[in-house]
Amino acid sequence: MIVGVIVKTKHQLKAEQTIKKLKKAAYELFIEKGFSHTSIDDIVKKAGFTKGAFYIHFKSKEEIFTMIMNERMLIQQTDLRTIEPNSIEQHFDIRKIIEQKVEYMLKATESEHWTPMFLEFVANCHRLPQEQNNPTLLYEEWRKEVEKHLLNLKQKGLIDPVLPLDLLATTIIAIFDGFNIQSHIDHSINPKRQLDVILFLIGSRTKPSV
Amino acid sequence: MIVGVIVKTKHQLKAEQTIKKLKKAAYELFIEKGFSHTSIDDIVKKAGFTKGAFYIHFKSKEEIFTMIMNERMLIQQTDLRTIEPNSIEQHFDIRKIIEQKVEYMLKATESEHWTPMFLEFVANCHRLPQEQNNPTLLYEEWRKEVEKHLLNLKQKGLIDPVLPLDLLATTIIAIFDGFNIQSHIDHSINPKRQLDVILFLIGSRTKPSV
Amino acid sequence: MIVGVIVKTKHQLKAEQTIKKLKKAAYELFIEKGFSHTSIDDIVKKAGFTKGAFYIHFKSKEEIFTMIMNERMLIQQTDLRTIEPNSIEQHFDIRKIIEQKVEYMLKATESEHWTPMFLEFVANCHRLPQEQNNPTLLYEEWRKEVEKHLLNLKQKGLIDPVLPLDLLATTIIAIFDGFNIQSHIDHSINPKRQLDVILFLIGSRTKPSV
Amino acid sequence: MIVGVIVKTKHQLKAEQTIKKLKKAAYELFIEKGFSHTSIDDIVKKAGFTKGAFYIHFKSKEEIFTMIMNERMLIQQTDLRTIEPNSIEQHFDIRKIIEQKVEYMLKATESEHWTPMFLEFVANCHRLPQEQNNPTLLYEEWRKEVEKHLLNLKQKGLIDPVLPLDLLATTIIAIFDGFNIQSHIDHSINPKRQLDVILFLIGSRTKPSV
DNA sequence: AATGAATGAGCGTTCATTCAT
DNA sequence: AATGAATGAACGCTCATTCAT
Repeated sequence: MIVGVIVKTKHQLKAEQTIKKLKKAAYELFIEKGFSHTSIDDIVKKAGFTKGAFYIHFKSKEEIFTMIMNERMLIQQTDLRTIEPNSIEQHFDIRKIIEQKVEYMLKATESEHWTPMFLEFVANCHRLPQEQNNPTLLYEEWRKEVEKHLLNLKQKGLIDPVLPLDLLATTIIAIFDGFNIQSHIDHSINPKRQLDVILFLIGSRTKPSV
Repeated sequence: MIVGVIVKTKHQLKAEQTIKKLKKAAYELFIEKGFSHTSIDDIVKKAGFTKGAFYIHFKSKEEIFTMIMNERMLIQQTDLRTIEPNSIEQHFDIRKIIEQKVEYMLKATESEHWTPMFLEFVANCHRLPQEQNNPTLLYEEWRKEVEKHLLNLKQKGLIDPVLPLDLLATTIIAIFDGFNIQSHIDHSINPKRQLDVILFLIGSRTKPSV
Repeated sequence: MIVGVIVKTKHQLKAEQTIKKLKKAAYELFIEKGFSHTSIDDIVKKAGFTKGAFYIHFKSKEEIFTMIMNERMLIQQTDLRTIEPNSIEQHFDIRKIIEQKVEYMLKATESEHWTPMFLEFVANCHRLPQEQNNPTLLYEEWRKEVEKHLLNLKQKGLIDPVLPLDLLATTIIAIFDGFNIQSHIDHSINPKRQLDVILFLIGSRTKPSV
Repeated sequence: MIVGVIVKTKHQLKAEQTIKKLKKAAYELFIEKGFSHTSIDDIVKKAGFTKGAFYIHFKSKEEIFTMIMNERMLIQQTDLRTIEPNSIEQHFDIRKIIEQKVEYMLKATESEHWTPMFLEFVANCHRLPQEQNNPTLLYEEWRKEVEKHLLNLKQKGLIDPVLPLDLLATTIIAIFDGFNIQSHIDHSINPKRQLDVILFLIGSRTKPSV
């Protein structure tokens, strides 16, 4: 029955809309007040629903947190992948492409005050429900992605790293997270400077800018 | 008047003992369950007191958290400073001294499951009371200390860094924090490998071990 | 949609029932133990609910106190207004109608041990939340009501007051409150005697009864 | 032994000083925050002592409240008694002397924000410890005093009251308390207008001022 | 006489979660 | 799918009072 299907789809669409709105509200509140200082009431009020609606779509406050974080991290990874040299000129400027990627990540992090929420997530992730797509897997994928990328650049002769590529991948991500922590605590720290470190580590022969 | 002094001291001693016990209990619980999942009741029960006693010595849960974290971080900094070459042989083995320092930090971090508590602290530090000795100052001091140390080694001709020393100091700390995050999320990550990265960055000519 | 309306109404009815029960319990406890000696726990236990239910319907203990007091005072004012001469005989017996009004108020005050709660309310009213219908307005209305009533009686030639009517209204209410205080402190004081004072003040020529 | 006596007296003097300071601090805080919102800690901190000192001199918070209130009310009564015609001119101006007495009371009441504390006292007095000098006796004495005074004036032919003197005394005090309540709630009420009412009640032939 | 650490019961309030509607 | 009243356990914190010093 087509009518039935349409009705069902309408319901589904409505549900998806609700889920989306709840996630948006939760994300903004977690950013603003932190996860543990945000209540379900805060979330549903901001999203324009009531508590019951929340529990239809999510098992717990922890679940929506995990979902939001995994999705965001996935988006970041995907976005990062799309930053590719798309013209002949860029092909040979390894510096520029690394810079673009780092700057994308910094923008995503800074502009949304992502750091405290991310740290709260990492601090609690061993207590959070993680049926799938858990942070362990996400980080592993991330590292593999970076490593693959480095291998690609190395094979093209664009970089000449001294350290093993897997260690390099881990280190690059560590530097990124570590600079985030420091610039979150001390606003005088300029996270853009990590670019020079990374370029040095991968053996790009471009001169440091500062 | 001796009598007066003794009375005062006895009260003080008792108070100090209580504060110490409360801090110890709080520290262990923050490690075990995290700050936000630990209640004052948990703390005082573990320490063998009642709630009232807690509020004689601390203004709030946040205050004891800040105090504990600042003290621990200060201790770590002090301990780190004491790891010095104490024989002629070590004098020339820069690798060994860096290794000792990194390993001390790793031990302090791992053996006590420090990372989640530390991340929760950083995630919330902008909402925490920090009259003095706040994390901004602690991190700044830490960076200056590392930078001073690097300068010392450089002047002795033991290291030959390419990057500016202040950036190097920031980076070394970032790598440490970043490896902590990763090995906290993914236990297959071996944080000792950061040693090779650091040695490479500072321009020690010793070969990487792995 | 009838179904929607019914659902909404059922929820509303339940809520109204709960609010009513909570207010009743609170009122009785404030009478019995005083406002500051009554806890939310006392109230909800007496009403047969849990604390959470209380905070769904009231913002704070102060709010329910303010609401209860304002409602009661409003009821008293309304009741008082309904005491009117309803037969030809009463029309000319000004004494009787004043007596009825005073006695209604005395009964409302005495039989419910209203005085201590009322005094606690007045003592704290400058610290209480009073978005609307606050005691200032209630007293003002009350005075105006009494004044209007006196004017009516004067125009009918039933009373012949020497003092200005606004001062008289204020004074009558003051006497009522003042006698309440005294008879609350000293049970040998008979508040009914205020009737003679009032009759004298308004210039009714009936002889005092005592 | 004279020395012993001196030592004892010194202790006593010190104790009296402490009691005085504690009462002063308590009085000011009860005025400022109300009795139930003032803690022993507040009192001893303001007086410059510690909790222990409080419990040496007072049994409970209620006790110091009762003591303070009884003392104040006694002082007011005594002060009131001292306002007497002291020259021939005043002897015949009954209006002036009543005015002085009422104004003294109004000043004592208004200038110290006495009303809320007084009402809180009356509201709770049946729950307060009142070994002696309790408010019942104080009010009774007060009424007798006023009555005696009225009798004196009447015998001198200065006043010509219609109502019985005991009722008049009760009424005058009731008017005073009642005006206090009203002007506490509604600052637009001018308590000085009670003077005209009292003068009218006692049968002074001076014209009302307003 | 005074200190001040400690008690312990209690308080107002919050909140994740449930469920009848 | 969504409502929202209700639960019930906790929570951070206060405070009158006690007592060893």
